[in-house]
Amino acid sequence: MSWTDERVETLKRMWAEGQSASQIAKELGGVTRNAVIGKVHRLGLSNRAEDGAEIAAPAAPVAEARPAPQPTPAPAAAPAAARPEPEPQPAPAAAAPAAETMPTPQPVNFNRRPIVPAGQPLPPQPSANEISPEALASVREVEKRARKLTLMELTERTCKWPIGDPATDKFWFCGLPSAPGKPYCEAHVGVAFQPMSSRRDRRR
DNA sequence: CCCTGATTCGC
DNA sequence: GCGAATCAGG
Repeated sequence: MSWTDERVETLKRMWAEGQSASQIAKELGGVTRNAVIGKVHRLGLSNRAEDGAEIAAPAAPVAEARPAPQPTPAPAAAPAAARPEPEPQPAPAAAAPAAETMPTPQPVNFNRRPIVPAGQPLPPQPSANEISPEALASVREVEKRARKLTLMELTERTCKWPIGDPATDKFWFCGLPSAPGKPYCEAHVGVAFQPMSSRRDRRR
């Protein structure tokens, strides 16, 4: 793989957006994060901040569970204006657990009513509660120890199970070590992937 | 251990 | 110019 104009462009864009070298490398493919970092330096754009026009506000990538880069969904009284910004980012809204390609079977969402992620087509719910009480208890237990990661903090090795209500600040991802090759930790894998009929509902 | 970016230096 | 190896750090 070589640094074609196109690839360099992608590199520049992602770097400007605050993406990490490894993320960029993954996106580009065929290069390591070292290669990316090396290129970044050679291009002389290691200083990510600055640059007259900020693009995506990489400012504080982590450390906070702010689920709301909300594009200001039309406030009732106050009309538009005040923000000519083009809003360049598709905004990885916290409501959309789409860190990578993940057909996330939505969690069962015990105590809370409806989870309505901003305009997200909800994947088919795993025909709800056919989950053993033990499993549920286990999950509740685990969720107390959740690392409470933000979307940006998720990696291939962290559990991507969403916890809480995306519409509030009380929302995060489990973040515990995920089962090898799975998107979730052991406990969440247990409730996410149900064997076709896990409940001996002899009633039929 | 997981992850960051920075630097070096043989190719 | 390139990027693996290495370094330094969270």
